[in-house]
Amino acid sequence: MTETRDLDPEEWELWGAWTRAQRLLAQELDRALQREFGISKAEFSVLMTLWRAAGPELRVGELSESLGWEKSRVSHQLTRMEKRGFVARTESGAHGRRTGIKLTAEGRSAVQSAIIGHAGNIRRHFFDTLTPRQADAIRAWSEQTIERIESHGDVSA
Amino acid sequence: MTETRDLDPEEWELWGAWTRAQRLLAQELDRALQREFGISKAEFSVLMTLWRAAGPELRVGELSESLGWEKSRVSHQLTRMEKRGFVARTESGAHGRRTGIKLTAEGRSAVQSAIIGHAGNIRRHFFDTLTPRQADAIRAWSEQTIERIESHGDVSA
DNA sequence: CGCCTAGAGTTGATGCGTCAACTGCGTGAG
DNA sequence: CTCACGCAGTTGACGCATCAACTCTAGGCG
Repeated sequence: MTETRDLDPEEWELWGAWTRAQRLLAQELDRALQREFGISKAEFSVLMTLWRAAGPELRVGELSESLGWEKSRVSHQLTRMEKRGFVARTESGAHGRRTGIKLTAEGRSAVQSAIIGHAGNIRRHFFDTLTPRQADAIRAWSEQTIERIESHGDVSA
Repeated sequence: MTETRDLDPEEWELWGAWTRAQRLLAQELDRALQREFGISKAEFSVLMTLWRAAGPELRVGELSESLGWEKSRVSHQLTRMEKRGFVARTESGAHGRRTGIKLTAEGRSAVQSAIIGHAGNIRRHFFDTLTPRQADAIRAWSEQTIERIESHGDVSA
């Protein structure tokens, strides 16, 4: 059902460089976020999503959908963030079911201070280093890849 | 010391698509490796490095260097893999100091069976989806990025 | 010799991420 | 009504990844 030969050394090298570059960049951004604002990338993503959301609160499923994360990952993340005081699970279900997720004041202030700084880091480490052609290639590749994997079998969302 | 404005929505979108695509691809490959050969990407990397290495065994520092991983990460990974029987820490130091890392027979057979399959997955999910221009752009970007981050302050290796 | 320091490697704590198993509510078939 | 099933969310176990603190050995120097 698939190619049965090894990659060329040149291909392994490109593959290695690509994955290494990604990892270095992600690491760099994550460390900067941690150092400058005391939050992790995962926390930032959640805060940002709640911040940008239309309504005052979201359900786990909506967060999961919009982040593209598995529900269980979201749930674990929320548990950690609830402990840190960034979000609250609110009672919005029929009985005492805690199904709504809201930013706390602390959460709001954390995103607000982090967002500009983080955007700047992304700009410096990513956008500023890209030629327009590279940007186009990356955009095209990303879209292809998302399309190909997401709409093809296991959705995981 | 940095830009002080937010990213454009369009930029956030590209950033989001790119990180999502990376994650989906990595996840897909990792799952395939797990499903088809019962090993993780991290295990594969270590096995592969030992397999391709010149000598019969490596030191932790050499593994760390060649994988681009922190020593402590390598050490933890080796502990898990030793438990699984893929590698052995051998006595090569002065006294009974266990400083050499070797593949076991089981480790060798695991890489051998995984390597072709994994290469095929990478081909199908990555190389086959790339136009030559995209491949060039990705190569260039990866090299720039590695160069820029690695030789600029914190080496982390 | 006895101590000090530097480097290699390990360990523990903790956060991230996935999988599988579970809970609990709602709904439709009988 | 009640049972079965499904869907939303949670939990526990475990592997991956990083940081800080530790151990051990070797080598230098009084």
